[in-house]
Amino acid sequence: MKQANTYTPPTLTVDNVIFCLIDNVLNVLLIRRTTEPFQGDWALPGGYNAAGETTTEAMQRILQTKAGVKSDNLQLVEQLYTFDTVARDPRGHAVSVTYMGLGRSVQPAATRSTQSPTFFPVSHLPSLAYDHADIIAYAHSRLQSKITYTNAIFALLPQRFTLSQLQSAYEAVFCRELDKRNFRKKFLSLDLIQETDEMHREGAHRPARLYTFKSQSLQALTRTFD
Amino acid sequence: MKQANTYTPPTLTVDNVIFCLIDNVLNVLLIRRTTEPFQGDWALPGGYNAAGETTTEAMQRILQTKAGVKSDNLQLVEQLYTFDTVARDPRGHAVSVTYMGLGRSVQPAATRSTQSPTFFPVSHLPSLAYDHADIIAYAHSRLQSKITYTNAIFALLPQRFTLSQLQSAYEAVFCRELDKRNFRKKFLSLDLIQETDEMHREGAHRPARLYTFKSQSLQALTRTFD
DNA sequence: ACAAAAGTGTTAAGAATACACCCATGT
DNA sequence: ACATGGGTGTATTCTTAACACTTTTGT
Repeated sequence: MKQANTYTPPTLTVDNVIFCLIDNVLNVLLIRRTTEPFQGDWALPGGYNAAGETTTEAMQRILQTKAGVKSDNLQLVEQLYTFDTVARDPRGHAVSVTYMGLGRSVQPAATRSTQSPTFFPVSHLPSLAYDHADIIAYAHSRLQSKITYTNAIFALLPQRFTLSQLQSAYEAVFCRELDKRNFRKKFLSLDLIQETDEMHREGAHRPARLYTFKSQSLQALTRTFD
Repeated sequence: MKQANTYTPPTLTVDNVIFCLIDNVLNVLLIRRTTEPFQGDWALPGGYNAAGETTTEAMQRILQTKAGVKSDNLQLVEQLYTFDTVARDPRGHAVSVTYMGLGRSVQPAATRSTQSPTFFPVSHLPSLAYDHADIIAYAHSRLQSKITYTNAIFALLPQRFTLSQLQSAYEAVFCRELDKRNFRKKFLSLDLIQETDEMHREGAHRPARLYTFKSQSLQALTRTFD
């Protein structure tokens, strides 16, 4: 553990993948880079992590500053992976700790420091700076696993939601369709949600029962979903 | 992304959790610290990661230097998690990227630089430096998941093994017993292993058929195990 | 002959899949 | 009355779980 006095650590950065459902489509938050490298390209909201600041603190600060997103708008945050190939930043070796954040209706607020924060459907991303396309792919795949063995989907849904919304959230993340009757039977049997006595009325059709999650904290499922 | 010229990154370290089965017991590799802090305590083999070196390279260098373990003795290596609480190192903020390595029969070779590399049963660990007990607990839990949805167990077993050895490897990682007939039926149905025409003879009892894994690379299972 | 681990099958309960029609509402 | 999404059940197949005895070997 002796540290030569020549020791120089790499730059440490934090990059954030913020997911959110918009019109039943899975979206990810991007900003437009205002400086080189990759000036003008879209990128994940990320930034430097200085000594004395935890990566979680850096994540919150960066989201607020660059995207105008408050971290209490994220229902679930999870560290993903640390990307560290030497060539990923043309300016020099930068190690990036990545986080995934899930929100219901994240409203990026434009401020003086924000950089055009915009949600893009995961299936139609623009070309991205650095290795951010890889990071998003990794996050998406982690999210798919996460909703199969935990109740993580709660973080993408409003407090009260219909079974159709729930199914459609699963379909948006999985990128495939599910059978309505089997979905309902299985999900109800997992004992994660409760009926409310409210109904959702919208459009010229039968109103839908609203449900809530019994717990808004991450819990493992007794059986894996899907 | 403007970087104030006052930017100082935290120290970056890599810590490694090396698992190995010894007499059907899950063991983890520790070294004895020779310097402060935590001098004399047991710790994971870890060390500094300088700019220009990937964390994987740092892992290999550190394992070789501090524990005399060559990385080709590890059948599977996976990044785990990045631990970054400011207080985890009393000398100052150090962010640690952690790796899990699985080996068959890792023989730590003592060299001038090694620090008493020793395997300890996961269920009987000595008191540990830093937050290394947390890191091992995290790694163990990840390993348990990993063997339920992938063929990762291959990395802990010799090339040829008996079904009893295989079952006992699962039991060692899960810390619980499995039913012999159900285990064999299920595992054989996963189509991961092949009979060889060799038998393992040992002791005063019926010889056991030896099997091999069809693939020595990580693969997802069609159904989750257990 | 005995001790020790290897090997083997059946039954019952639970879970997954496939699949089509009626219901309640707004216009 | 019609268009729209909400809501519901059954039969079949597959998977899991519980459970005990015979086989082959070395001493």
